[in-house]
Amino acid sequence: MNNLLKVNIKTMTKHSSYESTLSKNKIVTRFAPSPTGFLHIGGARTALFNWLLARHYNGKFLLRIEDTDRVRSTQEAVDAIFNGLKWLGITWDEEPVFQFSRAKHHVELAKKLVENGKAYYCYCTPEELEAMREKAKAQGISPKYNGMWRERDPKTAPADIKPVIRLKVPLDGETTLHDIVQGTVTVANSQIDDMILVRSDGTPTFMLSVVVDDHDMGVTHVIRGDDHLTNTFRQIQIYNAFGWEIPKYGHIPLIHGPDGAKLSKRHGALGVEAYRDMGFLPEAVCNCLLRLGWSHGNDEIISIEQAIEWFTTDNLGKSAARLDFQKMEKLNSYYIKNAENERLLNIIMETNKDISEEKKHRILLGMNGLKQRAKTIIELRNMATIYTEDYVTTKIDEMNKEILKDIDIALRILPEWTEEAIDKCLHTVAEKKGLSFGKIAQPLRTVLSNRKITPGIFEMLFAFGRDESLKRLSIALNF
RNA sequence: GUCCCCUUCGUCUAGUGGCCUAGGACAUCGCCCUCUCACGGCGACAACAGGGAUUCGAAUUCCCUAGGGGACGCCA
Repeated sequence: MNNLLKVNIKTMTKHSSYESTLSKNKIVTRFAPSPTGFLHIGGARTALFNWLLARHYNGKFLLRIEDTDRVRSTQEAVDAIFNGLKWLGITWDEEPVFQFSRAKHHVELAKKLVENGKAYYCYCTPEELEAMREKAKAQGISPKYNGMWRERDPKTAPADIKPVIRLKVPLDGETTLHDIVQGTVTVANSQIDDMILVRSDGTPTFMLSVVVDDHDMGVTHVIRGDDHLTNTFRQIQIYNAFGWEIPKYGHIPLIHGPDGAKLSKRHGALGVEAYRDMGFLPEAVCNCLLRLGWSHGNDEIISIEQAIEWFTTDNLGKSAARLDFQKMEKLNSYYIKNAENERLLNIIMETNKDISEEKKHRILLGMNGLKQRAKTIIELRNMATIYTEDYVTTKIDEMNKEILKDIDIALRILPEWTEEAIDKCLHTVAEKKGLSFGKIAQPLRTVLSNRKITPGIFEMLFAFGRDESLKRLSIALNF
């Protein structure tokens, strides 16, 4: 399959060698969302795959906003898409194309098709079409437009009805798609109806606009969801009508929810910003998405750099996958563990802007211990409150007080305040008292943090610093 | 209803006719490490949807069945 791809690139180069050097040798992919909602996880994966393919082959990754549905398209959604992609680290080349701005051009081309006899005006009303579909279903045949205006003289058209433009799809024969992912798929042309290219209000349909834009943008490879597979057969008819070269298609399976059904809002069809808010790092989301339907042997942890190096369409899977939050959390905890402390601090601070510099510093000093224990940024943030919350002490019994007194003395005269030194010091205290380390660690933990579960006590003492640590000890001893 | 696609441990997957008594990861369970909680280490459990065919040999090729999914808009 990889070879196939390479051969095709060569072929394309041969054909387009007279064209600008820009497009020479280059794969051009695109991501073309409609701005009617957030960038959901499935779309993000589609974007990721197209982006990876372009970056792997040193090609171009373009962004096109399919905003031809004027009612449902919103600026908020456009922003959500841009921001979501940016957050994931998916960068696009060239200015994004807004499809609606090209509508006039799309319609002009459709009219040319009518002139060439490749398309025609249809005067059916939506009601008539509905009746047609009902009838077809009742007869057990494919519910499609019956082509009644295909050869009919437009002069017989009702004057009060504004027509649509429909494509004249071949009535017999078949259309074969050599899909990068699905392999060879063949559909009888009789299954494909004369789709509408231009609506009665004079606006182009998705089907037309996609084809024209992909062609004009020089798109060579389209990776998209499985749900577009049947659309592809229709779009191929449009390419053929124009006489244009058809791009390579790869239809990746859809992502399903934990129950195996279509992904819904309830279980994960959220915007990528929702994953950010749930405390996921973008590289963890990317890694998880990447492994959903793509693999590289037994590799699980794959950096973006490795992904770019390894990504080809060879290893794309054909079956639908479910989103596994636990696996995503595991991946996330890995990336948190390996993230820079300063970066983690900055992420935590995004929602805690009023924290003092001193406390921030404490968090930073304690970050190594904190990040070891967090599966999400939210957990990390919660754990970090150990270093920011106001100190509260509780009563301790006399036996533990004795232990803490010795600790206090030992720490007070400790020459250097490092985790190693503290470690040694506390172990010495335990030895002298003939106690297991746990016996001294637990009361100390309580006194320092008033919690049962914390990072290691050396880390905590180090992060709090000598002054604060001793202060807490003395408060507890005098309580 | 019509057309199309998919089917390996609970989940994500490796596997392209012999290397498979099917490998890895997450989850689960056990042990080790250990100052709590985690991390980490070691181990266990666990799958080729079913049936035919081709072949010396099939998870891998072909056919059928079953199950799942998708598409059938003047939405994208």
